[in-house]
Amino acid sequence: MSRALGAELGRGGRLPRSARRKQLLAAAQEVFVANGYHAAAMDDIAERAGVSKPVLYQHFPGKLELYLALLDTQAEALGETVLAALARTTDNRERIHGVLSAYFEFVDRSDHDGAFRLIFESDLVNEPAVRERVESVTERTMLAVADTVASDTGLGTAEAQLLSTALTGAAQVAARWWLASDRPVSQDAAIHLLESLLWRGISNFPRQS
Amino acid sequence: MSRALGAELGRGGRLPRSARRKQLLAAAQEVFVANGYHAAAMDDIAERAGVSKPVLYQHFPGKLELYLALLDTQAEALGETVLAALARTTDNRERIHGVLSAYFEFVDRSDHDGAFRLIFESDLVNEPAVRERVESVTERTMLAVADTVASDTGLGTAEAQLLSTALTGAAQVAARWWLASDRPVSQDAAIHLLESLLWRGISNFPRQS
DNA sequence: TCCAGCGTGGAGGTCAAGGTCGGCGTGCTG
DNA sequence: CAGCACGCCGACCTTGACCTCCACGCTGGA
Repeated sequence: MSRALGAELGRGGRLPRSARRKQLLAAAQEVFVANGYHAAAMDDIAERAGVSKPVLYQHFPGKLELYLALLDTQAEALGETVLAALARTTDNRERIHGVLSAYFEFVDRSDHDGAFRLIFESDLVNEPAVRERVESVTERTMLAVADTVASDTGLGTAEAQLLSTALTGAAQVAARWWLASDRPVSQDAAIHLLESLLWRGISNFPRQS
Repeated sequence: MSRALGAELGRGGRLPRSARRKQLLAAAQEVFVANGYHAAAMDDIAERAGVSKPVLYQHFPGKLELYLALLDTQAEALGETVLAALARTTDNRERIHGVLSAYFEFVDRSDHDGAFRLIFESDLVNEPAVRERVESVTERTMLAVADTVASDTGLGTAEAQLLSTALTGAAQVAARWWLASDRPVSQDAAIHLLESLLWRGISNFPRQS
């Protein structure tokens, strides 16, 4: 059961530094996703990669930095995907569709590597560096959505941000539930349903005084 | 700065067993909320309560059980509040209002004791007992909402559950964001805005084939 | 007033996990 | 063919946090 990634290399396989680093990151992500940060042992990660602990520490100064490297990559990926979906069109219904697709595809892709758990189910939110990363990506996407909401509805900043938080929160929670429930409907159907819900909710939002 | 709760008792204050237990639970909740599970030390909890560690272990067999006792109480409270809001009326818009109020008031009350963090920001989700509690309360509320959604829209079970997850997820995420952002609008205004959003989304949801 | 008993407290054991040091195998050079 | 440098592994050390043992002091009755 051990060293699934390093098996084909044998224990003595010599790798270029960058390739070794990527392999260590992949192994670490598997262990962090499966066990969470605290229950993940550096020994497990090293064994999973088919190397020994000292080499791990030759690539990363510590456990936290290793985790942050993964979190940075994945948060960046999610943020870019959502931002791109918003920028791809000016049709707001299409934007909702795109954002929902972004969340679902990120979560679904993560079914292979579980990346979304690093962001949305991290057990290291007390660490300021981690909290800062997670809040950064959620806030960036929320603000982008809030811009659209504000110009679409004429609501004030705080009101638009509240609704944007609700919209993105709905997408995120629903996508995670959908995956955790073993995709009870197809991804297209799920996105379509949520798109109807959210679009009916936000389009022609009642103007306020 | 220490022993804030036990100060008026002095160090040697003798308490009836049930009162001592309640005091220990309150001290533990403060420490768990402030630091998370892992960073919370039993020494801190004991000191916060103005007692010493052995008495803590005379009331609770271990750190996990102490945490679970708090989590059970708070999850039960949240679940009952939401369920009650659903049962209080048959008007679905009123129901949405009630559920939103339930989340906001739970989170807002939690501003004093931070209980919602135990449920929604726990750093112990890997522990099966904790995960089971958290999923239990979210699923109970989701299923209750899904019943209403299903009978209101005629959607299938999976579809209704997906929408219910989105609705409750929106409420939960929005309420937490509202609190974390220092209540940028009044609670009534926030609830009213979200009520409009969700009600427009779910009412007269397009019937499917 | 004296004594017995029990709850309390400080000091310590244990253990797990993050973070390093002496052998070893490999490939190159004189 | 022999010696040497270099990168990797097994074994260990330390820290920190959960969880208990010996002395003290307060309560309540004769």
